Amino acid sequence: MIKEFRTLSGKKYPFPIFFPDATQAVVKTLDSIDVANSMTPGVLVNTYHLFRELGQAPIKKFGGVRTFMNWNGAVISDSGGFQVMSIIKSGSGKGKVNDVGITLYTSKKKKILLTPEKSIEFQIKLKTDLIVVLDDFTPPTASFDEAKDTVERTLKWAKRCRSTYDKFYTLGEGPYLIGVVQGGKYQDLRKYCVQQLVEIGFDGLGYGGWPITESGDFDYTSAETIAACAPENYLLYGLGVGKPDEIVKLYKMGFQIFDCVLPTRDARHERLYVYEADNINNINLNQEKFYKFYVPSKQKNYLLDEPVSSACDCLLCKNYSKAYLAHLFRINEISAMRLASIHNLRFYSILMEKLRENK
RNA sequence: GCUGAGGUGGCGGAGCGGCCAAUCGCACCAGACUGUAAAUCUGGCGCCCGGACGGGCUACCUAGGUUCGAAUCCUAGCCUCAGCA
Repeated sequence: MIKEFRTLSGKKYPFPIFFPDATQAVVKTLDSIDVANSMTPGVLVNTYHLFRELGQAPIKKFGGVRTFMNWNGAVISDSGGFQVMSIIKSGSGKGKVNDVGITLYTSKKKKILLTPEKSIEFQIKLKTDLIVVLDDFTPPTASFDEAKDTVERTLKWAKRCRSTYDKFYTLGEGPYLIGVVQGGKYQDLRKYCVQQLVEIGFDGLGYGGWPITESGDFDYTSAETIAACAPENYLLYGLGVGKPDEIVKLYKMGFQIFDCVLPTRDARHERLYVYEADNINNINLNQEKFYKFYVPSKQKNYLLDEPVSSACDCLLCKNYSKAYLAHLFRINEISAMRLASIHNLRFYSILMEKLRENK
């Protein structure tokens, strides 16, 4: 059983660990110092976005994304596999997927081809502490046969990813290499995918695909299948997971690594997370509902001279009133989103602390 | 005082005889957001019939009038703004 996350430079962070998404090497509205001050141990960057917007030259010049963004904590990278869904399969953008890789058209004349090999090579150049194989996303509406196709392609690509990784590192000595489990709601496919990935060999497995069922509930069944089938010494990573209560449940199943856009996106959209407790010590994750949402710019908050949460020690809660934050949001001031993002990140870092205390 | 422009729902601002309870924006209310093409998106927003549908009522400065029918046309009044005295 692995107890902590280690970085390439040898730093260690206890599990569970949550990585907010700094997709383009920045957590939106924050800088690296802000993120560090929210007690966030690491961030996630995205291969596709950096490949497209930044390119290789700055990464080479700075010797990796960490030094580029002056971040001292952990960094993990995603492969670009999720963009298969968010851009291509959702129908909102143009691109295609075939055995070669993923092609995304960024304009009428420009396109990007992301292959398993390219994805791994680029992630290795980013010098991130954990890298993820390129995978073929199983759409939530996929039939069994369609889901099986995505699993087979994911496995083929996983094999190529592993081969590419082996050119640079020996497994277990370099950055963590994570295989992604696809298969949608079909548990036999999930199980098969896990077994085949383990056959290839990885440091851990990611819970891939869209984890929300058609009725809007979190798909815990697939998470359980993955956790049950994975070897003891494997890391388990909930890709894009999730809401605080979902993380709590997956952690109990054995998942240790999480990343999600929710805390930062919600902050920008005026949804702040608040523990149902009067101070940090009294936070109880075993409560039925251990947190609630706070929407700052409601008219009823305009005059409130109190912190957003008394169970928080973030920059916002220690220094500013609800009334002031409401004002900042109302005038659409960037500081509002910054303070809210810092607050939500601190909520998540407290969540990790409490989970560690719980076990 | 004269001349010109204008008075529309919380605000700004369309409409200029029926399809108008009235486009749109802001504000307000509610909801969504899960490996970030997301500081975004969706719905509501005169009152009442519990909600939708449907219906009723009161409304476009005030008072009259024309008309089958008026926020829209006419008359008078009140008020605002601009220019000139």
